[in-house]
Amino acid sequence: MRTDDALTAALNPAQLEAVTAPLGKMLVLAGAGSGKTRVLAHRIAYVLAEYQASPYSILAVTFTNKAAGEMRTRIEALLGHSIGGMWVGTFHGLAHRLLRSHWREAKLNEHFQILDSDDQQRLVRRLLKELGLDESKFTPNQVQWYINARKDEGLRAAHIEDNGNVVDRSLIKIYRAYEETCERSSLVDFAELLLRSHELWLSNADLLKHYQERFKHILIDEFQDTNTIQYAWISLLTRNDTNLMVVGDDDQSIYGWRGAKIENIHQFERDFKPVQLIRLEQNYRSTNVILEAANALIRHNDTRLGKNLWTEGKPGELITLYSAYNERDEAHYLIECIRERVSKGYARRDIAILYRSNAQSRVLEEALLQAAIPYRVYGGMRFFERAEIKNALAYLRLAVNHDDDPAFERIVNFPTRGIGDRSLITLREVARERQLSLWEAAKKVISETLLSPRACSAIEAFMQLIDRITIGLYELTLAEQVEHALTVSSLLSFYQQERGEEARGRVENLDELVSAAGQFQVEDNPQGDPLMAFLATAALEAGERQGEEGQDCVQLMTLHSAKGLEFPIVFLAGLEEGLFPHFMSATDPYRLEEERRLCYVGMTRAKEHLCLSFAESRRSRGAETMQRPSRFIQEIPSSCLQEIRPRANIMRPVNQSYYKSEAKQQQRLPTVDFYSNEQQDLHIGQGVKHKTFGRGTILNFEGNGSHARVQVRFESGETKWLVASFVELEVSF
DNA sequence: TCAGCGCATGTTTTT
DNA sequence: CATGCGCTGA
Repeated sequence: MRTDDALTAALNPAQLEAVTAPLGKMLVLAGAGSGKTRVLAHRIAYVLAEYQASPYSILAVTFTNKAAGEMRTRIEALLGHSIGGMWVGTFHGLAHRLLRSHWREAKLNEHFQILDSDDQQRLVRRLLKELGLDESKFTPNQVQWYINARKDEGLRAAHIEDNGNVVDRSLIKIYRAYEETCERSSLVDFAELLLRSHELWLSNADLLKHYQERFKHILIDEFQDTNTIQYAWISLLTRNDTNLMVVGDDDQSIYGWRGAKIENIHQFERDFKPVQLIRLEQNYRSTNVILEAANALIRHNDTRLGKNLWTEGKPGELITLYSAYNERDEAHYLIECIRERVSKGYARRDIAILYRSNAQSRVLEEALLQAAIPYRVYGGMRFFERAEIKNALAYLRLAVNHDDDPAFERIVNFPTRGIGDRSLITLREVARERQLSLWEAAKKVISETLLSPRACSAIEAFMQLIDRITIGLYELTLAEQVEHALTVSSLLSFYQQERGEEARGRVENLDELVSAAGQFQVEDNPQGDPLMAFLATAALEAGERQGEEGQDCVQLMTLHSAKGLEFPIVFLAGLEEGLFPHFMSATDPYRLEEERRLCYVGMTRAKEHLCLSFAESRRSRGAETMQRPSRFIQEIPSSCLQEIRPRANIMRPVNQSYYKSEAKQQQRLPTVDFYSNEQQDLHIGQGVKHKTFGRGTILNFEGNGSHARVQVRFESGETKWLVASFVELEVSF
């Protein structure tokens, strides 16, 4: 019991109740910032100490790799040593691990590969063509979505009825063709990992029993985000005597589009009776103002379990709201705020900029780059998703598993080696007719000379090249293997010959791939093949870059990837109708509520200060569009908000470097050039000091050059227009 | 066979 | 705007 004191001392009563609850089924409804990860980690430590549980008997499941890493770190910190035989990971990661261990029982090839979304889409596109289906009726995207949605529901093509519906019949047909190709190529997509491992247990009672007996303690984070197949997976693994703790928050369910079912929370209470219910409603993260605003926002949702977060913390700063002229103005404003915070002593890593969609990061990045502020973008195009990296990996994949059709397609003629479309069409035909992989089809084409001698020899040369990669593989270290593939495939020299900035970046990325391979550590199965593990990690984690913490960086990410994280300062950018809530979700009330929850998640990431911003005009897909402020802004009580720029005064911030094409007009327009004031370090939102009026904040600018006037709100409450060149304003913070 | 060009189009979030 | 597609000429 000695460990208990250290373990439980810092917990509040509700947390303590959850951590020390008797073994059984437990549902913890935990609001944002209520210490849920903490409870999970402590519970694990408690079970280990109190019940002398073996680490081997513990399974902890999270949704993102980031969350899994966080969980591992916390547990290790509590225990003072490594997590040992514990299984801590994402649903997908754990399912993959199962399939690797039991590939035979799962009816897979020993060298099966993971198909990422991009691979999947290419494959679907190819199948659509082969089946001769009208692409205008079925976009690859829709088909991909359809297949994944069915798999998330646990349904195979054979399980689905078309009910006489022509559209469904076609979709099912594509789904079936897709399944067959994956089977033949020994490929497993993300949803398949779960579905396949579920089936593995269903059809292997002994195996299931083994894992049921092993995992006596199961903990699941973000339970509101589980979908049908994940719920079924957990249900199957859980027995009456399993100690199962699930933690969730219905207000933070943001993965409905991926098949997540909030209802699973209710279903859990029904399916696993008796369930002990514990609520964590005290927030330790955010200031009162932030919490009040977030609570007010989420109250606009009708379908909630209902709860109200509270805090004993200080009221804190008001949430600032900046209405920018356009997206560049927004970016510049954020930069000024960041500079100000950094000068006040905040670390850059304490500051996060969150946005709805990845595309928004670009403008922000450009501005940060120009301002020389180090930053890091999470998500978006990740390292292992870059074309040159995928090409390099495709060579390795094909070397390991010759039947990997997507890899074959990707590199058979890249760099070009005289295998053109006509040859490929023949290869695909032969493959389809004889139910072979492309590789096997290629063998037939050569032995039966189904193509011109020149084409045949080109294909043969390609196959020999792949074989040369394969032969060399086994005596080499992982890094050498990667290097070997790069050289033999002549991919590296191909990119080296290319000129231009972009090509240089590609070569650098390939170098980085080699060093990533050098640093790669096989955590879980040291006896397994490192190359296989490396390829799997590339698909599953796509480059989370956990290691390189070196530089102190401002953090940029989507709202989705911010879930589970917290930052002292949070900027929520692009709060505009159509962008957030996204127009794809705006019409359906159910999806609109999900958008609102997403906003709630974003707001509750902030510990000390939250800054919201939107642009009145935004350039998207080439055209300038007028934007309306997001409805979510109206849903926040105005008492929580401080508007930085009164909406009545809308002016054009003009800066030549940003408006090259408008240079001519610019000279005639009575413009405001507030960026030029940077020499004096003056900008909107800037704190200043005046000899007689005291401290204040700059609200606005007007005019230019020596005629420029500055609007300042002083602490006395007065707002004054001052002529900048006449008065002396001191930068005060 | 393949590079280059013009045209059309779609448009979110992640494992 | 960015990507993919089809067409053309070498």
